Amino acid sequence: MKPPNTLANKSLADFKVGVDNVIFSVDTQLNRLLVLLIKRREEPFSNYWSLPGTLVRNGESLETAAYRILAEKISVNNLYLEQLYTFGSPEGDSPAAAESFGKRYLSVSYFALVRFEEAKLITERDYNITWYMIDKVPDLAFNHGQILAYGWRRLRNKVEYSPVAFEVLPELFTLNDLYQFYETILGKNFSDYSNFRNRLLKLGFLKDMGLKVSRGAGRPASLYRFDEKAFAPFKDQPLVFV
Amino acid sequence: MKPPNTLANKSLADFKVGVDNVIFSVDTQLNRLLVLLIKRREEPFSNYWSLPGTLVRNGESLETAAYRILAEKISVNNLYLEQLYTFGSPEGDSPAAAESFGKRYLSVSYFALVRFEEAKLITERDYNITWYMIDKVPDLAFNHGQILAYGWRRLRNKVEYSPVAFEVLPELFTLNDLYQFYETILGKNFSDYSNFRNRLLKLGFLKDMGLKVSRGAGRPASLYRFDEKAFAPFKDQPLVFV
DNA sequence: ACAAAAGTGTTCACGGTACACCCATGA
DNA sequence: TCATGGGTGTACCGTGAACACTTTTGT
Repeated sequence: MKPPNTLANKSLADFKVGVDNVIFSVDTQLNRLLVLLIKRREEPFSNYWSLPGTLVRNGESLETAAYRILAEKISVNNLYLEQLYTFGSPEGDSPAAAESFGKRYLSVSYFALVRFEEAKLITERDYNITWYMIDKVPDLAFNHGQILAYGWRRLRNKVEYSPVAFEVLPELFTLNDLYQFYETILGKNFSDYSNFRNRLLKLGFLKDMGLKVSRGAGRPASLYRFDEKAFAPFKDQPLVFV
Repeated sequence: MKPPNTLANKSLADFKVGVDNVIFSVDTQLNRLLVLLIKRREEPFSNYWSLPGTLVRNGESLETAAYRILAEKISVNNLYLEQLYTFGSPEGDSPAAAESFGKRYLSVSYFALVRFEEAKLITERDYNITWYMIDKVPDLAFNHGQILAYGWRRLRNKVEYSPVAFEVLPELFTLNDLYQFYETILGKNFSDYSNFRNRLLKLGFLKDMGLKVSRGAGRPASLYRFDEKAFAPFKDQPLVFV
């Protein structure tokens, strides 16, 4: 990043910076991977669905803006958030770009995973807001389809070698809960269930709490907790899960 | 990315956008991993070393700006380039930020790998420019130390599961060249040499050209070519190399 | 003939895969 | 007592790690 060069400044572009979030959640009951979409009520792309986004305000960092979007749309306590990618074609993709001469828009996208069960949607006037099943998402406004695809890929990768799952699962969970979680993100039969069990238990960062929970018929399941300290050696090591 | 909302625009931040490049190259002769640094001659951080960067101009995309930096500093034909991360703390990290009231700077960083042998440095008036050995890099201007660390991590990851090496190695290379390349990036003894050979050859995307090259004493080595088509099945598959 | 570098082969142990099987509970 | 889901055990195969060995050149 260079300091302003007063001589050459004339040709430099001025930007407004937008932040767009790809917010995922996993409905473990119905085995559904969901993404949060908002129906636009303004031109351009009026009546199209879009990713929740905002423009960055004075005194606000990118990440703060990303959290603000979240807070404005849903209320959650448990979440994971990271930066995805920055899109910035010259003279934006929107027809409105022409009228705002010399103003460019740049979009920094973030990827978030939230706990579905506790996420309450905040409905605003003029906005429709919904969890969309990932495989039912329609054409989106702007380049949001591209961003979503990118975020989805990142989610799948992330889940394989990082313990994001535990940021979003309840404190105590059964091994089956965990398996379901991976299954809905990575697809059915991503791994044999019993091998999944054995591998994870052998790694030793899942602590058996000695509690049982019974869900309808069948033998009751043990509840486990994720032990952050015991996981430490597996940081930066590929393919821990799956 | 939202369209301009004329009512609320007052509180929105205006940005200049900088692009900073982490440009790596591998000196296979001396087994050195190098990064391109530039000595600043202006405040702030005058006389500090920094990553090559620029501010984005009107009508220029982020990626174009990244390529422009490269073209201004070195001349290369073979390179790999991808976006790294976007930094954008409010009211920048530089002392100069205060004087430019209301202007914010945002830095989009790119990561590049170029072929060392063909990269010619373009010396400019007022600038010192050098290839620095990665483990000898001094404190850098702004947050460039952080960006470099980030880029270095990305380089190591990238190299393990993607064929970037072949973007930067000569058309024809020996298996030892390839091994050296990985060794200087991932560290000595990242793998047993003969196992490295066997694994890569078994995968079948290295074609033996039937040519031999002799380098001083010892048995002459076969020259290989990277076969892009034969590599296709290994796309999106983790840990092909190493 | 010897050193140096390229290339081949062999052994061993571990870990993933695919199953079959046992256990505890509700209905 | 049967169905349902939880949990354990085992046999096999592939593959990676370690290392010894052979081949071809320069000097």
